[in-house]
Amino acid sequence: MQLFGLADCNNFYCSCERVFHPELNNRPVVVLSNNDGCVIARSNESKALGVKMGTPFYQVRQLLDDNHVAVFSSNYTLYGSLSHRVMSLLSQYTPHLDIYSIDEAFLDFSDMEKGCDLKAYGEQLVRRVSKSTGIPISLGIAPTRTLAKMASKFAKKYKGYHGCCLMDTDEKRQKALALFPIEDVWGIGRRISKQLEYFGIHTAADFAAKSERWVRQHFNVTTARTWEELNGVSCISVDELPQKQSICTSRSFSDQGVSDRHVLEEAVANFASRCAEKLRHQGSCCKSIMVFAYTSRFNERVPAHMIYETITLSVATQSSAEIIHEALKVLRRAYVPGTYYYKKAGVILMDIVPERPCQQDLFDKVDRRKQQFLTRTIDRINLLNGQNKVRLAIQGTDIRFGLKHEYLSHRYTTNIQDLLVVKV
DNA sequence: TCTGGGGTCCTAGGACCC
DNA sequence: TCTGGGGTCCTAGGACCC
Repeated sequence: MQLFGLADCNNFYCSCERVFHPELNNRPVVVLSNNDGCVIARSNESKALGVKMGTPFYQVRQLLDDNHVAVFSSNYTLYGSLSHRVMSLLSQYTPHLDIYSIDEAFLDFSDMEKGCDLKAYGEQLVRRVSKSTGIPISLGIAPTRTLAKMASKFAKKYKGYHGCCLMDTDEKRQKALALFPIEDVWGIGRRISKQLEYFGIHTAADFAAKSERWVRQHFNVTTARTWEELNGVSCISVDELPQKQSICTSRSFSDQGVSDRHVLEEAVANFASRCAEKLRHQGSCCKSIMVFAYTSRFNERVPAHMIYETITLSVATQSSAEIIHEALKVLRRAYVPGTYYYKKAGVILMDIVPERPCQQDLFDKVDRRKQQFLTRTIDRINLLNGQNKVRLAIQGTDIRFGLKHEYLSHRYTTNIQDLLVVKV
């Protein structure tokens, strides 16, 4: 029988912060997005206070203060490192682990030996991860990925499951579907759940009971697949996409934004550089580079402007210098003189192809071997001495478009200076 | 005053081909 | 007056996910 497990870290970013601040257990915690803009993670206590996901920080600041909520800026270095620990533990429990996001992974339990007590096995896994990493997780096990996601939410919600909910019979499935709101189903977002509500569908069971014809008539294939999955037919695969099809690096600028052309160029150079690193990390080259920048969507009092410009190269590249150079060319081409306060900018690499084989251009003027040698050498130096130690001059000596991180915790697991001191 | 970042997939419509 | 049929490819926009 086909069975999937979904392991989900509970309130992941908050839990990461708690690992090194045990005094925060049972106290409300929130983690903010880049620039300390929005609330992007909440502990259960913060959820109980009514703090909503994605709320702008300034709108809840008073509420958080009044309730002595611990506030953190996002510390992705720390979260990435703890995620890696969790994932490597999970991989010991399954022949095949699909990492779905920083805090979630699917486990393949299909060929577990007959007679194996999967519920006990799952509970043991949950205990082990929690004990070894300090991160609490919930595990759902079911015949399809969509149902496994659902089961994991039950595991999270009800203490009686001891962190693991096994949904392996039709009877259990029917019961769960009837209790599960349609808008919480994986793959059903705000828009579609609203349409479903209009048809009188409020729970996953209501939806699953509709005919396939009806679903196909009113919605697209993606929604039809979700319907099948709820009915126990596995048809959504989490493609192992080691090769991303687009790579994006973007940031919002703090305060009123960036209007100085040189600062914008410096920012774009750094985004392009980071994109190129990600590109090489997955062993790819890209043929198209898009640069974008836009003024605030919210502030109607300042003039609005948007830059969206793409360039296509004749030969795919992975060289930082070339990608930065082209990105700046694109930016300069699209730049409009005038005082615009850009609130956000970014670089997107597209048309991504494997680094080998690489289609050459008969009239190519670049010495590709030399370029590759230079790139590799710089990568090696930076690997040993720290990110961006060697970089292009245009990237600047300090990051002038500075991001706000007022409540940043230490990099306890990745920086020797930040190691926790334990008193004796 | 202050509003995140990084992805994927599907579909409709237009351009173009013979 | 009257204007076919069958295809592919690309793009923008919308929906979804964490």
